[in-house]
Amino acid sequence: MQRRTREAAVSRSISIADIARAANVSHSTVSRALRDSPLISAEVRARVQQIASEMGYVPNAIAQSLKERRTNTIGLVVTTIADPFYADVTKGVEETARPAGLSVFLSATYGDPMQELAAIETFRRRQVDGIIVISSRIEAHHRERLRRTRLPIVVVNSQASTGGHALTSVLIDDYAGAHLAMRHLLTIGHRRIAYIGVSNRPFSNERRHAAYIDALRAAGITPDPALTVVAQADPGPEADDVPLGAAALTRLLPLRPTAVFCYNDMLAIGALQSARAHGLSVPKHLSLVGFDDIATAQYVEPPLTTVAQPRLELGRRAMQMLHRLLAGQPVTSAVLKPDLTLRASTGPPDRNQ
Amino acid sequence: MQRRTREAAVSRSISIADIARAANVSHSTVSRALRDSPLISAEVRARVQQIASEMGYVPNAIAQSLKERRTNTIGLVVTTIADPFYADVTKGVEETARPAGLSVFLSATYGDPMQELAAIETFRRRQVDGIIVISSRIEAHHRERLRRTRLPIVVVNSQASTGGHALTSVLIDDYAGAHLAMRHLLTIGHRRIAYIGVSNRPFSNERRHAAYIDALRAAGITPDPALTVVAQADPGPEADDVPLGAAALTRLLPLRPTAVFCYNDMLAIGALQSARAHGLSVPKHLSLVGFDDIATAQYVEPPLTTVAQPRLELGRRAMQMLHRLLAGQPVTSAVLKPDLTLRASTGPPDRNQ
DNA sequence: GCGGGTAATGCAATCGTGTGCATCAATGCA
DNA sequence: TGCATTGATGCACACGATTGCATTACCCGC
Repeated sequence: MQRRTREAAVSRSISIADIARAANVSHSTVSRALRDSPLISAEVRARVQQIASEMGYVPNAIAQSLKERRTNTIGLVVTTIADPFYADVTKGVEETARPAGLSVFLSATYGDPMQELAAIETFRRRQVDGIIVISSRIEAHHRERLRRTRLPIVVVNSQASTGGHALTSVLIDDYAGAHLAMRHLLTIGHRRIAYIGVSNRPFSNERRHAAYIDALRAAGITPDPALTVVAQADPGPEADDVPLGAAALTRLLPLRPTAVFCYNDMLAIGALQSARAHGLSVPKHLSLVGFDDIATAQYVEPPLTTVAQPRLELGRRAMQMLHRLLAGQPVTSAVLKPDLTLRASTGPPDRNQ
Repeated sequence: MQRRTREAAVSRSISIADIARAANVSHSTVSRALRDSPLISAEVRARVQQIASEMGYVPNAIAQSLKERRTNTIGLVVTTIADPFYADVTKGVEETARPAGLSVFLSATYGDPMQELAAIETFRRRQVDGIIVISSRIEAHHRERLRRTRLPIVVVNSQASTGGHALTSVLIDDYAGAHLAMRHLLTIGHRRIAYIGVSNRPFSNERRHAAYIDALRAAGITPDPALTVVAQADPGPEADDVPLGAAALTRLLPLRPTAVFCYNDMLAIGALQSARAHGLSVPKHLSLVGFDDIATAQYVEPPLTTVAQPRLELGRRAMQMLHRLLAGQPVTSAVLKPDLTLRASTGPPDRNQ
């Protein structure tokens, strides 16, 4: 195949060498001219830039990365992009990365720790400068392996049972958020409050449940273990919490709670459907509080009172922290405070019950 | 700074040269051994692979890409990842790309054609093998520029007023979907049907509206132009169609339609809220049909009858088509058929009206 | 007129892999 | 024993860009 060498391959995109030939200078001069090096005379610089533009030159970021040993690229690992929560965090990451000249690799893992490690391995091969992992399921022993890779990593809302230690992390304050929800329910008069949790996000579930227990105790109420239902979710997709919430509420109804605090909005929406199916009116017969404040929460009937997570902010902060790590600056983990969004799914308990 | 050169820099990750030194062979031998070349003797191959594994070798994909002139990387351009529609298509793309060894760059453009072109330019610099653009806003004259880059591009649901010509595309059949919705409304007895459209997705809006008009005419009904309201949306975010839908319905109510076909579910949800605010019961006083079948559609009250787009399938197909383009195989554009999902927001018109 | 300084450019190495070609040793065959 | 063949390995270049250092030409001052 002599053709390949003679005819400059199949028409590959032009390089500084091509420009150098056209301008009758060395490729070093072209490189310097394009980078506005003061070493190059004004005329030559202008001429080279002119020619480069005419030839439609596009710098090859791969070659630059190889030389600079920096790709200006980060990897983002999410459970699934189809979940609006992760989508919003992803948006926060992406919109912060882009202006900084960083491109984002996206990889989904569907809650499987092995796939998560595989995704990180792929990113490492691709020489990303850093990695952000949302709701990591990687446990402590693998953590150690990660730290040894020396790749800057920021974890968001880690779900490892050990919490976000050892790695830089940005977390939502699950305990404080749950406390807000419970204080609200207690303040408007509820005393028989149930909790619907979920099994496949162990860390934040534990924190929210702990706040639930503590808030009850602080109000002088002895928690009834029967009022806590932790839905057994598949370790995988976590696609649909709604039916889990519906089933959980069905189990709870015979115990006559006047309010339910749900681990998240999807469970709350499921509970809402179940309540309606059982002929109960929300909030008249039953108050419901969710967690996350996903967009759907405001569109269901009645609109959901919920603990709002600053999802975009989680993503932005994670990206900012990673950016500082890349610059070699010191970074401390952050904990963000959630807010309570009051809507129409909560009200005083029914006096006639 | 002699240290840098003497002490092998700051501890950079190990390369085939390091393995070569440890195994007392040349780096070519290492390269061949790791790639299972038949040129290498069995013992040497085993020894090299053993040492590589012990030293924790990770191949440098950047260097490979430079050499192979192929990055096994694609760029995905979306309007905004926070919209569940784009998130689902993205999921389809990602889950199809990963098993094929392709990594996905993600970039959001917020509906700005200039940002879209900038994103594509960045991807070109990064030498992606191909690009998928969802709901492109790039018009014909820029299209031509794109085609000349010779970069394989697949567009999904292009919104250019000229349609998806000239580039490989996968489109939803907007006309057929809208026709399904209209046939349903006409069949159950509606004759005074309104249309709520949107201005910033001109192509699909035009197709859906055309089907609306044609279906009316086919039923012997002369379309009343006053019953068509096209909400003027910002060219930018397209974040919230809900208030647009609410406002549009408020304008339509004095004209007494018995049913409204909405360009998408978000507009329909806004219309639903507005109807409720005006004391109208859905579907008793007003039937509503949306388009997309986003997750929220099934959780509002009443659940929304809507035209379901195969969102994941759109993403998967786009990725499969790009894959074939990369392999140099011939590819023809595809048009996917939507389905009608019947729920509770539609019913026969109110006799007493 | 010559040495020294400065401005502008080219040479060559480098980043980490992949591979055509040359080299070398061992073996087989005459 | 000598030569051809085969198998295994190393050398060197390529991919495209950046950059330290050498080189060249020019100008200035003594």
